[in-house]
Amino acid sequence: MSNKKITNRDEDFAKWYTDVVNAAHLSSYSNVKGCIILEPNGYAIWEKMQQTLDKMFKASGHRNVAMPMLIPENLINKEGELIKGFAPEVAWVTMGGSKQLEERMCIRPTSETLFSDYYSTLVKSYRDLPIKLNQWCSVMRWEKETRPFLRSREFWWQEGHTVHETQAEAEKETRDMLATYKKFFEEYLAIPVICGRKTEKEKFAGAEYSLTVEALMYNGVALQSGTSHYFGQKFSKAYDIKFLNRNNELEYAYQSSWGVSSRMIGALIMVHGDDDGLVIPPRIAPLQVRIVPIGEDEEIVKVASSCKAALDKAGITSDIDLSEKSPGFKFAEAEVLGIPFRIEIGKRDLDNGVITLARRDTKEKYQISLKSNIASEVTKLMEAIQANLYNKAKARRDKMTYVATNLDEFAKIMNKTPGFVHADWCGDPECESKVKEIRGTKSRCILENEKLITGKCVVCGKKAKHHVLWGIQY
RNA sequence: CGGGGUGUAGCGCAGUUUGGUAGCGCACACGGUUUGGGUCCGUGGGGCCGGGAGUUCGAGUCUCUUCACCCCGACCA
Repeated sequence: MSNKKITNRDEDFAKWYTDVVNAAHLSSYSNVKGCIILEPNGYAIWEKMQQTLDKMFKASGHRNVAMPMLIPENLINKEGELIKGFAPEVAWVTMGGSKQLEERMCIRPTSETLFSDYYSTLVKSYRDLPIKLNQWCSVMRWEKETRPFLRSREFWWQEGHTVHETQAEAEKETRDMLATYKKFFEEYLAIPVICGRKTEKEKFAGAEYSLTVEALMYNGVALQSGTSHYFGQKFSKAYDIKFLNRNNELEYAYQSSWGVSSRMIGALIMVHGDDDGLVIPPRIAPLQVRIVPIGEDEEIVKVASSCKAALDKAGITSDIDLSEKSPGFKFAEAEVLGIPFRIEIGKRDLDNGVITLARRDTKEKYQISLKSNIASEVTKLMEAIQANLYNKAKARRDKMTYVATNLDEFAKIMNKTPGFVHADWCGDPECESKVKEIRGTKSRCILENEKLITGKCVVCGKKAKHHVLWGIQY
């Protein structure tokens, strides 16, 4: 078809990805180097993600705040490891109007410093704790190579920052929020994830340890999709967050932080999308149903409106495509946009007393009687779509998950069809680097609750400490 | 930051070898036609050929320079 805009997914995955982003109008390149325009279609998905997560955060006692976008240099320098980790990729503001600033300020790459500084003024007693705040904002990291949603200089995210009285409580928060992410990915985005702990090499700069949710994309490349960090007292010591504990002793507080970003949109595309475009799981779709009238008969339009009314009443979001395009064009467009569900209404349907339902994931069409409860039929099918997308993604991930017991095996897997590889590791960063020589494969996470496979490091053969999940990453 | 590539209409491209005043497809506008998988026909609008400097009577085309983007490495979330 001359109109076909999307590259075949199996032919050139990278090109397919950008084709989908463009065809579905999710984002557009801007004239600001490395920064994208999050277009209305992309923003709508982001808003739906925000709304869903925000509800979950609030249900677990978090409140939202807004912090400044600029961080004075001396403030960000207080925690040495953090600034060391981020220094190569921060943007600096040096002028205020036409005047040189006495102290330059960076555009936030993350806000641990601002939160911690704020907390130091807030926390006096154990009675003030815990404090559980979250911020929805954009941050800036001066990336050299950028890709829409996966890596851009400015991106949108949420960052939760909490302060606790005890280590146990802060660690529980770290784990609870990871579990929240897992739930969100699996139940809403229909993306199966694996939870684990980052190695020393891969952890967040400044954290005691970092937990992560890792997803596998269609092409076998892994995507770090969300992280939750335990800080211990690192930041409280750097920023002087002290409180009187229950024994009336001055103690440094315990902290956590956690975040997910607009990168999730990239995951959505690369897990569910197909050769016809985007596929959005119903529970996260800003628009769940598109009604396509075929022809302009008064009767057809009337039935379309009453369908929409029935869906509205059931809380299902829908619209009616009244544009002057041909039906085929409208079908194709609804598919490119990833709308989970389509209702087609034409003369042929009405003559038979039915309407046609078409699902995006399998392309199956169903005819249901005009007299039936349309909203409940649609609901039933949407649940099926949601479940099918998850199951398909999980089956594919499982199929692309391997076990390696030595380096040759490891290389063979990664050079053929990459994916997740389970392999034991001794804990030596040298061995971790050795693995990286295989197509840049990195440790994704340490699987803390998994037994060792062979008990021997996949690289050096010495006694293994950890069962690790490995993969090529975005 | 290293290696390679590409910049021509909103998008995708041809034209560059051999210098002669810019074209195709899609998209867009208008008229008609059509409506169950990207309808068809006609008409039309839109370009300082990425920027700058040079060679030339004349530059999209040649030379120099600069910028941007893409791919592969390196680095990173």
